Amino acid sequence: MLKKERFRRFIEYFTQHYPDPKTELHFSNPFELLAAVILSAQCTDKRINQISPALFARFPEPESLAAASVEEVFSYIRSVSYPNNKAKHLVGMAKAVMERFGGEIPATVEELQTLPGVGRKTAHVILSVVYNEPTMAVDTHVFRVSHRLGLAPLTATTPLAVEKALMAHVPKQYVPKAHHWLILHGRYICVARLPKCERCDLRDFCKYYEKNRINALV
DNA sequence: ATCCCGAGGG
DNA sequence: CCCTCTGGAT
Repeated sequence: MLKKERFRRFIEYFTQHYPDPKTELHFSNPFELLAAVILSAQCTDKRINQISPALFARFPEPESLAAASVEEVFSYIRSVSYPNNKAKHLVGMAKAVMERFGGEIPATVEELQTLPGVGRKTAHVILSVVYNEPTMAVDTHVFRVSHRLGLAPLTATTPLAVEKALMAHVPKQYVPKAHHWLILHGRYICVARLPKCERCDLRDFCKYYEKNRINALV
């Protein structure tokens, strides 16, 4: 199947079944989303949503978080992965936002990536979710599912290479949606271990299914 | 044992 | 490129 046809099938299927996909992280403003995404690294959204209400109640904006001690922030996030690093990142992010951006979350990839704890993936999530900009954040799900469905070549061995492959073929108006589609599919159907191919409607053109159809049917 | 919407540092 | 961080669910 031609690559163009793969993307067409991918977009057609999800447009029909998930017309308005959204992040599962709970937030009510860009600051909360940024904090939640920083915390979400190597951690489930469900866990982040369990601890974020208390965190956001105590630190409702960058100003209070910037003034907080790393130890106090740690006490709110101790149950997420890498709490030491993330507590430092959150306080450092808030201080940088106060000192360099007047308390407002910046709106460009370059500026976002200067914030502690914010890499390319996190920056793109903010731009995509808050501003609906056509940027493709490549996380573990996007990376894995893109390869399996043949949306990115196996020679794309880095997140940046997968990002470029996707951006080359996903129409701009679908980029923010495609990001969430790949995550939802990766989280619930196309999981890392023993993907649920019997529940996947895209298996007829899936490279992973084609190669592993015996195991996948067990 | 493996994975979860990674980033920073060497 | 590699390694570290290192909680919780399955």
